[in-house]
Amino acid sequence: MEPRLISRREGIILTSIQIIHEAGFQGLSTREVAKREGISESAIFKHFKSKGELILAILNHFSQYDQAVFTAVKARKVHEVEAIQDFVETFVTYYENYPPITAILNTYDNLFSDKEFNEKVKSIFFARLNFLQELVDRGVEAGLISGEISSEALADTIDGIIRLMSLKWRMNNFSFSLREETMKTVNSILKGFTFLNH
Amino acid sequence: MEPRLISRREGIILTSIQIIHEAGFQGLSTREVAKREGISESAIFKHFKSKGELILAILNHFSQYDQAVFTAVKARKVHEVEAIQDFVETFVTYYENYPPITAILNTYDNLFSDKEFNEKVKSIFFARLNFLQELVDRGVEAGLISGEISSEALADTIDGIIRLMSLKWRMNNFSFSLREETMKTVNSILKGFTFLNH
Amino acid sequence: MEPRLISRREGIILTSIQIIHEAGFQGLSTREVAKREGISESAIFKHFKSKGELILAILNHFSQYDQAVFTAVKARKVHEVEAIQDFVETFVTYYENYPPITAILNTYDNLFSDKEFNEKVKSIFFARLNFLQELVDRGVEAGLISGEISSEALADTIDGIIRLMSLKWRMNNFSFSLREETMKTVNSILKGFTFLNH
Amino acid sequence: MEPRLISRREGIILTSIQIIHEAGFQGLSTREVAKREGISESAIFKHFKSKGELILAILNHFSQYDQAVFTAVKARKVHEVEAIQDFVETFVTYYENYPPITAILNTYDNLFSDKEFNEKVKSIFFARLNFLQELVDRGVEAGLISGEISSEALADTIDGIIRLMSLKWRMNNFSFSLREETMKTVNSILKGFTFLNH
DNA sequence: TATGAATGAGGATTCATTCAT
DNA sequence: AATGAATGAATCCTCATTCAT
Repeated sequence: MEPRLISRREGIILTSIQIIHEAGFQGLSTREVAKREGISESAIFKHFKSKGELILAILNHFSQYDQAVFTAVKARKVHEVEAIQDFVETFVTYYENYPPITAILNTYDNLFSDKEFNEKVKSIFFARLNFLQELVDRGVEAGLISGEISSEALADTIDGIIRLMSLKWRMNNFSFSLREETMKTVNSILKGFTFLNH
Repeated sequence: MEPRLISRREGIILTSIQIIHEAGFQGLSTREVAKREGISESAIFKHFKSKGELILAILNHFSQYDQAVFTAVKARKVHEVEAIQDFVETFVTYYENYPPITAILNTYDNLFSDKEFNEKVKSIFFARLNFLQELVDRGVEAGLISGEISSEALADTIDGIIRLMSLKWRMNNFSFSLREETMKTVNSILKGFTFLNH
Repeated sequence: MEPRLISRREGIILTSIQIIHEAGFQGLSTREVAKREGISESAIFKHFKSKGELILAILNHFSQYDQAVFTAVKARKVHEVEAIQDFVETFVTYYENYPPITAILNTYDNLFSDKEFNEKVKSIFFARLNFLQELVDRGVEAGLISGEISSEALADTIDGIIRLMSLKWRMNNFSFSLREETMKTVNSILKGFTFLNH
Repeated sequence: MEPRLISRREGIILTSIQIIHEAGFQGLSTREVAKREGISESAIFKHFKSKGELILAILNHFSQYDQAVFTAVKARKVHEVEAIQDFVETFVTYYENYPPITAILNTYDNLFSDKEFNEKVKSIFFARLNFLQELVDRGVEAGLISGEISSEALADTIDGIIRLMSLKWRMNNFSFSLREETMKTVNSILKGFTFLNH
């Protein structure tokens, strides 16, 4: 019996993400997960009480580094504009190295309409958005970011770019560098609203 | 027998959009459509060969005005920046007056992973994006928009804002004015990259 | 309005036979008939009370010439062995000129298991068999056919050959001459049990 | 929980044959199978991927002994004419002891028109026919069977008799001895074309 | 942990048929 | 004669889940 590098539970989660990536959220069935994991369907229920719990676990997996990223970005002693760039770059780099995960980012609405995942999705969505806004607010206070645009608007814009770019990336079959293109666009926007010599 | 204002076919499409709006894309079943429309399930198949055809019809409904909007925006004799604003405002006004339709906008990824809808979704997505970019390009040529940002980046940013705002709107239970908030954000961005006295 | 050569009723029957020929008995649906006839499904029910009646009409069409053939074969002033050959040749010539009709011949069992067609199928089946046996009996009486084999056995054998050959013909994609091959086989058998100089 | 004598899979196959026997091929539905087997419809799909696979399994069941019979008939050290009689007797004895199986023999055409079963049916049909012809050929070579009739014709005749008799048996409600009647007819034919003292 | 066998509810779709026009 | 719109029952099949082993 060879030891597994990741636990069965973890394996099921990763397999599920892969399935959503390939076949969409409706393609995720216990049958398909079992087949790909090489276990029986009933085995899945030893690791997750229900499919809903599995989905919740997927969402947790998806957002598992969020708090750490928030903390790290804040901790690094750079000015606020660089912090925003850091934040964006961290995510798109992660996505670029793990394309299937962008399927989750783009399936928010589907999950949102289900009461069971409602809260979770909302909290992930707004945590990121709020953190971004917080960074912008500090930048404004520090006099680095223009007051011409509200912090909410700029945060929405940046988050919108990340989401748009990852959707476009998926639609283009991952044929460009998500990181480079997203950073280029975000930096262009930032340049328009900051007082820095880049 | 009172005459119907809209055809059964149209009714099924609108009902379907309503269901996707409320229950997500996976909530759309012929059974549910039939129940809400007050007809039998088999009746649906007299109007649509298959569920896939119904979904295609939904996508066509969703994008039915796109070409007309593109043409109208171009036709109106305003400068390019106003044209962009027009474009954005047309869509968000439509969305604000018909919230369920935003469910379709946010279900792209789900539809995209199905071969049957693949192309259609892609074409709608890129038609809008390309039109926006075209407007930006003209604005740059006309000397109204700064060359500091690439036309692609600005188009992506604006489309990203529209998409982000409509998702946020959905997550906030439609409790703010989509039109106002989106226009405010888009205008802030435009102000940063145009040479106009607003 | 161009006049039709055959009546709608007749057209529906012929179309149905064609469908059974191509898609098997289970392929026969009112939908398919309507599509091929270029009429609505409901129109079919103006010509036939029910699908069962249509099937009965198909069986009647299939056996419409039987009595006439029996009479004609008897009427012709030839000896009994030639009469048997006549009988067989008449049918296989008809089949060869109208391959789809063999689908009906081969679908007996399917129809037989339905109470509605039970009797009809049985009567067609036994009428042919009994007529053949009658011919054989006469041949024996006339001293043309050997008493070494019972009339029933010879009739069964000949009918068996017709049925086997038409099934084989279908399975071989109608790629040989049903008439020639069947006559050759039947004649070989007859030669073994008759006292004639062929 | 009492142990079952036959597996569920086998049970489903036998039940299916019984249904085809009673209600014809179109009477075979997963619903009816489930009802008779005393299980749920979905349970069927744990044993067979699809209804088509079940039908294929039925055909395999129907022809499961064919190769063994061919081998056994050849192995038995009897002369070729007896081998033919052996062959025929083996099948009709099997049919007589298990009447429902004749429903499958008589449903060839129906199955043949479906691409999925096309080949299987053809291969069963021609394997039997070819084996018979092979036996006849040897009989001719051994000088036991007359060259007056071609081996193909005699094989077709004998197979035709088997098929005709089993259809007649079905139509007569199994009210005569299939084995006896068939053997009588086949033997009569053989007598006409062999040089043996029976 | 795992499985195999099972299930009830629901999935899309096809069926023959009806009825008002 | 014909249609268009509809239907209820049945079609095959998938779903997440349970339970005894």
